Amino acid sequence: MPPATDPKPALLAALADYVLKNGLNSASLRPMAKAAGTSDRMLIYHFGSKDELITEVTWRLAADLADKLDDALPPTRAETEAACVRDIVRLLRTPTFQPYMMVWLDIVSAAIQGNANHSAAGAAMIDGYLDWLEQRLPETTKNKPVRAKALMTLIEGVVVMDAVGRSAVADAAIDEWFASG
Amino acid sequence: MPPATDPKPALLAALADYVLKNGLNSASLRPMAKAAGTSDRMLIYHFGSKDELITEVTWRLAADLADKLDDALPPTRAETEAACVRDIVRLLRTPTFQPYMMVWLDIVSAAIQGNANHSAAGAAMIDGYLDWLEQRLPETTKNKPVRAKALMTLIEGVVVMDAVGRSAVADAAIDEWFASG
DNA sequence: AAGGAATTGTAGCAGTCGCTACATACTAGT
DNA sequence: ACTAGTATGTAGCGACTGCTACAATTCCTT
Repeated sequence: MPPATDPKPALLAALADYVLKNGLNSASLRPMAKAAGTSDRMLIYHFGSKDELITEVTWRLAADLADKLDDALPPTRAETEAACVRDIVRLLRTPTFQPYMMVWLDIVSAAIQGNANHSAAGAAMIDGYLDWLEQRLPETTKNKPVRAKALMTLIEGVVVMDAVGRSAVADAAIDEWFASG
Repeated sequence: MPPATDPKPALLAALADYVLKNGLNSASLRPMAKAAGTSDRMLIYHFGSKDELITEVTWRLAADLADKLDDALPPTRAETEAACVRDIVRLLRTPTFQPYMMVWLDIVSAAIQGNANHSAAGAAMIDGYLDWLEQRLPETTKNKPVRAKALMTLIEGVVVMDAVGRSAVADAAIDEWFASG
């Protein structure tokens, strides 16, 4: 057989879907293969190794998340920074984005354990979100790059609080940071 | 044999040490047993199941971290909130505390995946750190409980940024949040 | 000394892991 | 028709997983 139409895009879509539902770190070849309608044998054949597969899925999910964020929050500038952050946090708590947050924390956790692939992906994702956020800051915001870093770091803290069931702490934090002035 | 002196404390110490070095989610019985100078057989015997063992180790590590934080930053009030946060962040980046941050992110990651034990532990740890932080806020800080939540959420964001190698973003965020007024 | 409970080693089970050897297709180019 | 290269199923390897059955050892109590 000559190279048929590359089956990897379809596989990646199914694999990404599986990872979104089941997490990244605990994903293993046979269940993934089943979910993608193929065999572990073929996954290794197409991706070379589980490591490369996971790396590709990770980047694919990062791209998907970026797309979904763009769709949900088009690049129009918010009225205030508080509204901007609150909109984003509300979005991230949505059933659509919650799985991505799960995978995101998988990546963060793997990164701090020294996984180079996940560390690189995590850093790239942060860089991307910083740009993304910058474009949505209010017109009036001065020094947007720095403000984006400040707000993004706060939002990451909110994600952690949400993860351990302390959304109330996160909400209080947001209220407090945007109180008075 | 009648009940000898309870061997669990010594075991827990060795197990906690192992987890600090190797992470929580990837810990398995046989390597742990070897590190503790015993067998997987005995670990199950003493702890009932791996799940209960991991739960005990988690709480033990949480207590250890609390102790170490107390030692490193005695309950004296800081001059300013900025100094307080900066001291804490500097501390958490220390080789002493980095392993605890690794385990912490393991817990957060497991919590968002629905692990009830880790979710409970994570929530309890947050509650504990909030009290701890509150006692270290400057005398002049009004509404300390709310300020503690605001600062703690920011610090958690810093931990995430550090994990993926974006400490620079975290530093810029801290500078920005404590700039001007 | 005998009995009973606590403790521990040995060995193994049934399952999963990533990955691979082997054989078999299948199809396009010659 | 033949060949070369691509694609795929079957079966299994060796390592690891949490856990357990069984038997032995140890020590206190009676």
